[in-house]
Amino acid sequence: MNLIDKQLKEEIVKAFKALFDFELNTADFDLQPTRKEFEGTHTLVVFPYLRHTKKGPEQSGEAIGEYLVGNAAIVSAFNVVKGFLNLSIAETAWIDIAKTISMADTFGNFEATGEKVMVEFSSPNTNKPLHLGHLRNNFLGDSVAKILAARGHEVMKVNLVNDRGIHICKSMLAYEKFGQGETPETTGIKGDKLIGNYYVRFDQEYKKEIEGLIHQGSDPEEAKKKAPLMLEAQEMLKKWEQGDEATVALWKKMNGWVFDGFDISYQTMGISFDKIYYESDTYLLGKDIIQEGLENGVFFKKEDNSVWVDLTADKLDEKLVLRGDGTSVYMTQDIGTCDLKHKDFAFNKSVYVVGNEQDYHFKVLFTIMEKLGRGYADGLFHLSYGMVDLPSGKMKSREGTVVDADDLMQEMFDTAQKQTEELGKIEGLTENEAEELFRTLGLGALKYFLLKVDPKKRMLFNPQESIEFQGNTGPFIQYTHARISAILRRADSLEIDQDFDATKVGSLHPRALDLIHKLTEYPKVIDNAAKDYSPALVAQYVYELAKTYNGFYQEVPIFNEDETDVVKFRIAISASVAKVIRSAMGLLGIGVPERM
RNA sequence: GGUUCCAUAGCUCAACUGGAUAGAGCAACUGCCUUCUAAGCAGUAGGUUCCAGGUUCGAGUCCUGGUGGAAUCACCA
Repeated sequence: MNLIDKQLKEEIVKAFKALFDFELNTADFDLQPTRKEFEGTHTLVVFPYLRHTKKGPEQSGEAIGEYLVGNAAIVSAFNVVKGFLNLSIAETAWIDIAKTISMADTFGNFEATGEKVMVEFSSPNTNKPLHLGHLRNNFLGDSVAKILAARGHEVMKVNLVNDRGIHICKSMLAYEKFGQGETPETTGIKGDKLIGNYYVRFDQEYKKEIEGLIHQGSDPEEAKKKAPLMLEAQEMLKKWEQGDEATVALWKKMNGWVFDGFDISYQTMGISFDKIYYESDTYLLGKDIIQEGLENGVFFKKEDNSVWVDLTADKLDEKLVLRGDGTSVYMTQDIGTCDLKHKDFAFNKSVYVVGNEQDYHFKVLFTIMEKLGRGYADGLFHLSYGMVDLPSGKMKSREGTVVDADDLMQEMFDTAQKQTEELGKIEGLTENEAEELFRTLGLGALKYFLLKVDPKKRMLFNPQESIEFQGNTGPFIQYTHARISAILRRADSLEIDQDFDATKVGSLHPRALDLIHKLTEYPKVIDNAAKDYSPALVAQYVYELAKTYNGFYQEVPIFNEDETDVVKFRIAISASVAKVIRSAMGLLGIGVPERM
């Protein structure tokens, strides 16, 4: 909890009790930050309480303000504007808080809640390489997992790999027909890229066949179904399901190449998982649950033997959950996997990081789990994020308008290198250090760019303009950290520690007060970000913190000061800012350099 | 067509969940490097929050109806 807020709210509760004999609860109200055109840092809006105070807004504010200044040590002044009571906190209180934050080595971390949360994200198909959309998914999932862990939950990151199905067979078939035995080794092409090429190749050849058939007089719908390649792909899928040796061997070989390729991409992204599920293992799950649902009336059977759920009462439609021939659909295995996940981890919450085009699917899935009487059903949550659009519109893999994840990251590294060299900032770095720096900056810029936007919203990515390194960006925040690191190195060499005497700090510079105020907000930011599953809140906060620090840095010289406790104090709050920047950026999966 | 989501400065995004005169960055313009990193700081300019009603002390935020856009409505995943 926010250190100042908590104390202040308790004092306000006392004030209501003493002045109006009214029991206010600290959980029932929130303080707002005071707008900067007014004096003070915390604002209580009194309008909602007028029926308890039985006075006008101004008089109520005055009364509470006077009480607080008289009775609460941390409140030094107040003013009332209309129904807004603006409060100023005593400088000594700010300095004490600064001391507390400075001494804490895990500021912002919460105690263990005992709650278990599973976060599923990434979930790639093994028929094509990762693209920009996957990057948003991966960065989001990874960051949300870190935020939930910081909030005190036990977190399990899982990846459900879609490694089977008709789309996989398409690239297998194209490879068999046109591949001539080439491999990642013989071609020098990354495994996932190689397979992706064959997926595209299938589509091209398939289209040719369709056109041919239409030319011969078939109607388009029929041509799509009758095209020999499609029939062959379906035949291959059957063989795979029957465990045909050659088919399974080919599948294993090609998926192996893809996984090797993915491993490289994940490593570049800095992303890992606690557990990986493969659909080839889970695609048969769920059938027994369908049976269970039939028995207790959740599902019903139609004449053709197919199994359905009727959700019209829940404002959803009827939905198929098992085909007439007894084979699974997407929903079948998701029902089964849902149960499997709970058996494996016994989560209180299970988060699915999946794009918003599947909103309907998850509504249906969660409703079904509820109807099946799964006790954990209310802990299921679809983190539905918006698509990433290009200036040209939506990304289409078949039209070649996708932004490849590996290429994009490499471009970011190159841009970082160019910028750094232009600014002449690689002096004194070894080649390895420089290389690492480019990666930290490039990846930081990219992650920050994708995470600073509210996950729910669709966003625009303009590769033309590349990604900025100035303003509200990852490198801006990293730069602030590097600057503070320089100060800490100097303090170290001058042998000045951070153990200031709070009574000797004297009066606070407004910039220092702003900075401490900002620092105190960090725990609340983590709490909100965890509640909303929103890394954007952390991104925005850490930007504001860096900006606030840069203002302080510009106006307040750290070392040019006679009183050593003042110097120590300035170093201490600088160090606290660096600590929070490192921590917050860490929650976004972004590293911070010591120099740049 | 049904359902769901979205619309805020020229552009990309915020707005603490109903609070004060709607804020940042980019782009444009003006200043600041012999003192701790100028990837920075300070400032100027930029708005009928898509439109019309409603709810109340107060609406970008909630409700209704429009307009424009997106997703989804498969025995695909």
